[in-house]
Amino acid sequence: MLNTIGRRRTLAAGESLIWEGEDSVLVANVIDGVLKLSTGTEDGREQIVGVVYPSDFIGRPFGSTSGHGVTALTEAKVCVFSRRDFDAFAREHPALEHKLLQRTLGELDRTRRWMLLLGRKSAGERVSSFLIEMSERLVEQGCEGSHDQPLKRFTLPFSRQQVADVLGLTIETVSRQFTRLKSEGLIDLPSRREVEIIDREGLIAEAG
Amino acid sequence: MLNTIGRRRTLAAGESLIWEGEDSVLVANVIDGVLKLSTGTEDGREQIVGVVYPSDFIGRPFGSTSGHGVTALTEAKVCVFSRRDFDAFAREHPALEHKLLQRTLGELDRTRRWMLLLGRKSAGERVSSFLIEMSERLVEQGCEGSHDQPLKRFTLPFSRQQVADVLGLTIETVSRQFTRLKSEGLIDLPSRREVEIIDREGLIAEAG
DNA sequence: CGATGGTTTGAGATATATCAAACCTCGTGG
DNA sequence: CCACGAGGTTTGATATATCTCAAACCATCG
Repeated sequence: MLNTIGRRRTLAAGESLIWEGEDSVLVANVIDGVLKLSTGTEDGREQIVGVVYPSDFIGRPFGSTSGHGVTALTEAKVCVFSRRDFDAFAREHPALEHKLLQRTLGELDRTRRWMLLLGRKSAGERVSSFLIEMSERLVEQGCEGSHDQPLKRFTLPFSRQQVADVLGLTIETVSRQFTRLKSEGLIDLPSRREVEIIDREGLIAEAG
Repeated sequence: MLNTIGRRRTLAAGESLIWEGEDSVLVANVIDGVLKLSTGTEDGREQIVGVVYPSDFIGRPFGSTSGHGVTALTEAKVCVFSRRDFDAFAREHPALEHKLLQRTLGELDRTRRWMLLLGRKSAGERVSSFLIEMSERLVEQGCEGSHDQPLKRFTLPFSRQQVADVLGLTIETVSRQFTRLKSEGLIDLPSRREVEIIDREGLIAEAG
């Protein structure tokens, strides 16, 4: 079993599992929590290039170095494998590779959709798109009863700065868009990290 | 052999092979030429989300619809497979899936690097990064003699508008950056589509 | 309560977009 | 051979969204 070569590990919020540029020595599966994948320029600008949730795969199997760091946004539990062990195991288990391929293809699709946002959308469209996506991806996988309904209300696993780093904006611009969307009655902000979507249709329209 | 289910096809420059949003009925391998992958918003803004070269894979195997269109930039030759046939074939040939997985992982890495450019880089940095990347990827795969040296001089497979659509800029901004880089002696522009890199070091420095 | 870190708000600067015109390049047909 | 036209490109002037810098604000925790 794959479990025999894996090792569970808990990460505190803010703790990194993999650093940008280091050679890929481990891969992992997310059990619980939310993690970010991020790169940056030499002069300190940062861009979050992906966000992973429970059941998602982390790391770069089959050679090469990791082009982005992986850091926990919330407390997180992961199942870690040495890359060498994992590679060997995967090669002998086509079903695993098939599943990994499917996930990777899906992730590539999602990433490409995000490029449209980064390249062509306005700040208002970006923030609205972001909130819609969050409401869809933060659904608890645990209880199968709630059948993938997007959430009306949720807690962001991001600080404002991190939202800015996802969207390629500054923290001030993000903040202003949040308050604008609130003042226009599309959302409510009960606290810093909580969001309630009041008018989903309207928000989708704003998302462009 | 895979060839028995594939069919060769030639595309004229500008011709599309797959349209955004249609369900994925075919996949293909690029034999020759350069193709773009692109998405757009309803109101006509476009973003090129990927560029593929000979030996690259096109399309979305294993279900789902295609999130982006695929269009030839130059005259192109591809080897097309019906997705159903390909899926079935792939499932029975783990080596093929393994190779496809490797390519997909590589493509995901590249795409994420591009997100940093779209989210955080200035116009000058974007254009410089673009020229460096082009000089590296346009190396002819044919002759193994020229061992992956980046090109000093090459012909862009893009119009200025398409460069803008890759970089998330307007055509005017792209044009101004080209002329600036030329006037600063980093590049030369012998003709509309041709670029010569005069000062590669300097250009890399500009790329951020 | 006062410090601390994150967030919001404000005023102003600036990079890039927008709108518009001039400019090439190249193929066509007189 | 030259005039013409059409597409793409460059250049110019101006507008504007977003960034930058700075201050006020607010929760949280000792």
